[in-house]
Formats: sequence, C-alpha cells, structure tokens
Amino acid sequence: MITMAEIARLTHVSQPTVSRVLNGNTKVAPEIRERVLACAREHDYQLNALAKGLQGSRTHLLGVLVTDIANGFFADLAKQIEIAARQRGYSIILFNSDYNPQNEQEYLDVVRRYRVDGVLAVPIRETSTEWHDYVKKLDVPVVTITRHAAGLDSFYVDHAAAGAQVAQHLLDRGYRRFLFIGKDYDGKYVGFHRYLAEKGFADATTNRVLQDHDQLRRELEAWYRGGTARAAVFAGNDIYALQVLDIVRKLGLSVPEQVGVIGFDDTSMGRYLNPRLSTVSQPTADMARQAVGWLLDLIEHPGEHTPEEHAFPAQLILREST
Amino acid sequence: MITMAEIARLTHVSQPTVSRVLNGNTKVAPEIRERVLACAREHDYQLNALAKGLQGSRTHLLGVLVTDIANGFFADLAKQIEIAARQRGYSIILFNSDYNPQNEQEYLDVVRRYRVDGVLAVPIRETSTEWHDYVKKLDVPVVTITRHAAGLDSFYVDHAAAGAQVAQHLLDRGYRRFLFIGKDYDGKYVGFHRYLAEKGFADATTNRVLQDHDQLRRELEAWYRGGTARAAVFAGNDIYALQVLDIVRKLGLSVPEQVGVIGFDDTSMGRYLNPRLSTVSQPTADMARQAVGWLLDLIEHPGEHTPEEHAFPAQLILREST
DNA sequence: AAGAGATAAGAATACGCATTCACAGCAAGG
DNA sequence: CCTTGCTGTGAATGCGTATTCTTATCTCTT
Repeated sequence: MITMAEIARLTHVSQPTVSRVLNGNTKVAPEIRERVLACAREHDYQLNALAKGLQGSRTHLLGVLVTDIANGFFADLAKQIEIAARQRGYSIILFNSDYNPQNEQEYLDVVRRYRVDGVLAVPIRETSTEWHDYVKKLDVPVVTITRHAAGLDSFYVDHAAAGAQVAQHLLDRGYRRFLFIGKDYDGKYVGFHRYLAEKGFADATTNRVLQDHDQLRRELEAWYRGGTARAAVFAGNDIYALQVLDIVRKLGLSVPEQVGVIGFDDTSMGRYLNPRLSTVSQPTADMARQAVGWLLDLIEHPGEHTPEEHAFPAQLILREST
Repeated sequence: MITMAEIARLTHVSQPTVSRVLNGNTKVAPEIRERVLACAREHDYQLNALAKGLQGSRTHLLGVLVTDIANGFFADLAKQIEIAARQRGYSIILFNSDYNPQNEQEYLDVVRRYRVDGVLAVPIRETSTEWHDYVKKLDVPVVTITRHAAGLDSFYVDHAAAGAQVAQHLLDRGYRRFLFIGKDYDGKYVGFHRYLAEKGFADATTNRVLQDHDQLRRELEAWYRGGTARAAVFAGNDIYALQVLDIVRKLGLSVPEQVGVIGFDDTSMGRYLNPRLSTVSQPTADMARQAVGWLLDLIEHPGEHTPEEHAFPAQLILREST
C-alpha cells in the first residue's frame, strides 16, 4: 500500500507537500499539485485512516451497539444508521450485546480501544446506573437510541405512552381482560398497566415472559379460561404476536371477536398475516437519521452541552386483529 | 485517555517495559510487573488500537459487507459473524451495499483505508468480473459468504441444487405447473428450472420479479387461471412466500390443495403461519462460523494458498403449505 | 576473585500522517 | 538597491505502540 512519503519520493517533493495537495486546504503550485494528484491516482493511493486517527483528529468511526441485530427492528435501525453515517463520511463498528450486560460493558472497552468518535447505543436496560456511570466516564459522546436514558442524549419513542395508547385502543374496542407478553420492566408494560389501572382494570392485567412456545400456549389457555370478559393480548413485538395468533387459532378462538391481538414494531409481515396484525409503528428512519445527525454535530462541534431527550410519537397501526 | 508513556512516568520505568508487562510475552521483574499492572488498572488503561495497527501488526478489524442488513437472513448472518469474530478478538466494520455495485466498490476503499485485516463479503452478483478483479488486487484476504464466487474462498449453499430439490419435492407432491418469484439470475431459479425442464416441464415454469404487492396479485391470478394442472409457487424468500399466501387466500384458493407454496430461508415466522410454511433452510450459523474461522486462519497464518469453495447442503423444511 | 555468559531494562526507531516552524524566493515600496 | 512582507516548500516533530539494539547488573564458572 503506497504512502504519502512514497508519492513524495516519486514526484520529487516533500511529504508535507503531498499531504497539502491531498487535503486541498493549503495553496500549492499548480504544476506540483497536478503531478502529485496524477501519481496518487496512478498508484491508487488510499489514506491510512489509522495514522490519521492516531495523529489526533477524528477517526471517523462510530460505534453502534444494539441488543440483537437479528431482530428485524434493530436490523432496520442499524441499516438506517449506517446509511446516515455513510453520507457524512463515517463508518460503523457494530456490536451485539445479546441482552448480556457483560457484553455491553466489554463493548465500551472496544469503543475506547479504537478511539471511536462517538457511540449510538441501545442500552439493555433503560435504568442501569452502572452502565450509565461508565458511559459518563467515557470521553466520547454517546447517544442513546430507542431507549430513554436519563441524563444522556436520547432518541426514543415513549414506550410507556405507546403502551397507554394501546390500552386505550383495546378498551375502545370493548376488551376488558388483558395480557401482556414480554419483560415486566418493559416501558410498554408499565404504561399499559398504569393506564388500565387508572380505568379500574388493574386486576385484569397480567404479564408473562415468553420462554417457550409450548409453555406460552399452556399459560395462554389457562388465562383465557380464567375469566369471562372479552380478552385481548398485547405482545411486546410482532414475532410474539405472531405466536399468539397461532396459539389462539389452535385453541379454536376467533380473532378479533373472542380474543384481540396487537403487536409492536410494525414488521413488514404484519400486513400479510391472517388476520392482518394490528401493531405499533415507530418512526425508525426518522429517529436514526436525527440521532446520527445529533451525534455527528456533537462530534464536530464539541463543547459543553446539556443532554437532551427527544421523544418521538408511536403510531397505532390498526388492522384486523383488534 | 492514559498511555503507556504516562504509566511509565508514574511507575518510574520506561515505556517499552510497560509494553512488555502489558503484553506479557517477555520476562520482567515481578515487583515492576505488579506496580505497572496496578497503575494500569487504577487508571483504566486501554490499548490504542490505532497505534498498534499503525505499528504494523494486525488491526483486529474485519470488514463485513452484506447486501441488505435489514433482510432477516443477512441480519442473522451478521449476528453469527459478529459472535464468531468477537470470540477470537476481532471487531467488525459493517457495510451495506444495498444491491448497488457502486457502494460495493466504495466499501472496498473503506476497507483499505482502515487497514482491515480481512473481509467477509456477500457480493451482489455471483459473477461480477470487475468486482472480482478489484478484490484480487486487494492485499487482504476476502472470503465470500452465501454466494459462490469462482476463484475466491467461498462458503455458500448451492442455490441451484436447492432449487432442484424444491422442484423434485413439488413434483413428488403432484404439482404440475410452476411459478418462481424472484430475480431470474438467481441460482435458485436456474436450478429449479433446469430440473423441471429435464422432467419435461419447461413450458410450465414461469419467473416473475416481485415489484409490488398489487401487481403480483394480478400476475398471480392471471397465471393461476391460465392453466388447469395443479399449481405451485416457489418464492425466493419467506417474505415473498408470505405475500403469496396472502394473495392466494384472497383468491379463495386452498393451500396446499389447489396451490402449493414454498419459501426460502426458514425465517422463524414460517413455523407460526397458517398454513405453516414449507421452506428451505440454510445452515447459516455453521457457514458463518466456518467462514470466520477460515478467514482468521488466513489472516493469522499468511502464505500462499489456493482458494477453496465450500458448499453447504440446503435442507428442505416441509410443512403444511406444500 | 576475575572473566564469561545470561538477564532485565532503557534508548532509539519506525509506522503514516498533519502541523508547526523556519527559510528561500520574489514582488512591491521607499 | 535595500528593506519589508508575502508565498510556497522543506525540515522537524508528535501521536502511541512494538521491536531492535544496547547497556548495566548479576550469576556462575574456574
């Protein structure tokens, strides 16, 4: 791989001059400029980003930390981030925490090792003080995306509010008993439960973690038989919702008459399911673009700033399943 | 961020000694070793990977180039790659070509800029000589994954063979008219068509590119009405298959009796659809692990080697839709 | 007890780039 | 014709690390 020094030797100038030509900020004699450019083109010169990064300025690397890239929602997010970053000349180093806090920690070390310019992170828990503190000690800007993190710049949809919207919708549709499938610390569940409690349905709300399809089936059946009021299931994501639909079908129950089902994430498949799946859509592309823009501004115009939290609205996509 | 020189100053030793302690290969006095390690721990030292990379050895960076990370199959692939790479101490820089050859080229420049140690790529076309030549000029090892690329190390499932397997299965099940949904240069279609032609069904095979759901619906309907023999649709991926199922349902046709449907990729949703989707599974995790292993061996034990092509078997997952 | 060999640590250097500093050449002004 | 000021270029330097080379200290042998 050819270097500036090499080009300098070939064109009988000094290395700094080559640097000046290639960066184009300083004035340099036209003849020399041409000679150097020609030589660079001829040998297909590529800047050594490591040397440039070491030298002190930016590395033009962004760390992207997600919980699970195999999840369609995050995959989509990553894609949008990658596009936005590329447009502004940054490359991304991708990390998967796999919902394991230990990995999450280790990745921050990788971030430091490579002197990444900034980080876009989907933290595992919204309220992990350890992680939070660790991030604060980092001297690179970190923007939280998809999750709300107090005291950090964050771009997110208010899951609690979305959960409440779902609750309201289900009540409107006449459902009176509710089941949430997902982690109980999930903001969606918190908002969902709170809203229903305010309306006097605290006892009618249950929360189940999805371990395994067969177990869910047993629990779902028991739950359904356990009451007479009209029942609805709120699934933490569309994949869960799909499984619920399958189980409900097997139980011989009709959707949306006997059981209502609503998902989350607005995965593309929802539109083609039978019945078409009601779900909640997040402005992924918008969030990603704005988060990247914000982060890059932070990077390129450093200085004191107070973290801001940017909430985006969730949108109910109402289809046949409710 | 603290450096080796800084630690050296604090512990009253020289920078090379700190390097020796931290790398642990050379002998150094126990007392000094302890002092340095304590100091490093206390200040939470992190190696500057840029400097190390510049210095000449490895960068411990891998380039991962996929066509579309938002596609569940590639997302899954990326996840497996990331896991395998992490286990051996490598981080990955992710690129999305978005099926745009120009992006594909540009990414190779990024690869060179960051002095990436190696590349795992899903090329857009299996037979792009330009790309192929460009890759050969690169002085880093490149392993092709998911696609077969002549003259390069590649890990892939033989799509043509898989297409033939599908054809055979559909014939076994009594289907006699066939439609493929996907790009016509797709290996799956090639093998599918060839096998059917050998059995005398050349005229009964049609190929359609999926542009848009409504258009597909019209074409599918016309195709179905256009003959009397039992019909089956082979979709290039599970998402297409899902759309086909939806259309077929709308047309009031029964699956698998009147129309058979089979997908590709074995997405997790297939198991929960109604009817459960027959599909083709690729050993993604295996391929990813082996590809990464192979690439890292190439990196860590350089030298002459002749590229090898590793074909993996596709597995038919037969469920209710055929 | 003195010289040879081993061992541990410091000094110097290179990697590729950007930047600061110094200097040569030249135009303009007195 | 000499000074002032500007412009374009080269020399020197630092970023953080690993490595090579050198030197000082110590152990062992005879």
